[in-house]
Amino acid sequence: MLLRSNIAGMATRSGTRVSPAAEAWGLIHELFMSQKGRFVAIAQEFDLTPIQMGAVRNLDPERPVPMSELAGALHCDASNVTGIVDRLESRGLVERRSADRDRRVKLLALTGEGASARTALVERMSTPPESLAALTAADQRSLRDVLRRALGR
Amino acid sequence: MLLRSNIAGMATRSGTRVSPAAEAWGLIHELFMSQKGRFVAIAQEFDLTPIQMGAVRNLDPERPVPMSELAGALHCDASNVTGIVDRLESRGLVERRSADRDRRVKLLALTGEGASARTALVERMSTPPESLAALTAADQRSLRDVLRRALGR
DNA sequence: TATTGTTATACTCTATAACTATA
DNA sequence: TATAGTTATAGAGTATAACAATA
Repeated sequence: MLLRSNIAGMATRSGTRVSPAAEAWGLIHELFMSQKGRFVAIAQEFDLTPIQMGAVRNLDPERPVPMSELAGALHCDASNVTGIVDRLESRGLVERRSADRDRRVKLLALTGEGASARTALVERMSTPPESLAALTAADQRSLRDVLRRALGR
Repeated sequence: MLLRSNIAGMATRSGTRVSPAAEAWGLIHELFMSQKGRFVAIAQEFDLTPIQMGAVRNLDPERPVPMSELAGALHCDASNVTGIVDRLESRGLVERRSADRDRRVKLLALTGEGASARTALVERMSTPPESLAALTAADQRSLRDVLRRALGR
């Protein structure tokens, strides 16, 4: 079987059929990876590492979150979250509180400064890549609508 | 201004207009992040770290690639590539060769084993998320076509 | 006994700066 | 002088296992 590969590394079988969903997924992968450098740069603007940026982004400004839940959101072991949160806490972006009903659990809350940083961060990241912004208005709406359906919105 | 945030952390202005491209980008972000755990698991199947998986994926089975080019593809400093390639080379997946015309340059080539691993890896990663696979055939084609246009295919 | 989070350990990734060998 | 890659360094992320406090 002849295999070629595009820059995202997704397989395309020359002369064979690839499901539209698989091809779309490859293109999404490529699009997303093309923005990795931009995300790293945004993290640096806020003096955060990428994983710290992910932590701030995943904390809820209105509802304190258990350490374990953040570990799940970051797809990393709970033991890592201790250190990540230590560094954010020492910078005054996050606070640890003990949960009332189960004192084993520690809840993470954004400080005022942390919440401000999060808002600015989320705003900066929400700018779409040039390749999407350059689509026609009709294509942009079509893309949005299909993705809404995929994600059940 | 009222701000709410979805799980991907993208800003949505309640009662205000968000450009379709920006909303689509937020949904793509969310979709991609939802697959991070799966990608980490695939890397573990191959006994690779995520960055090592990225390196294998980005090496060209047919054309040896300079270290500097891999550094660019991985969005990391050239000094890191030395260690990453060291570990792949010690596992017999990659070979370093000196370039003929400029002996400062080192070219990276996949070994036979490395090329096999890459093929299997790319195949495993190309499976689309369930949320895309569950779309209607028409939606899948529509998504693919818009993304092709975005990326100039 | 089981669970949450921490600590200890070992390894990997990361950027910066200094170094080497080429050019 | 300039460039490609390496090495040295220091810090951060990572998983595993052992541990403390709490349930």
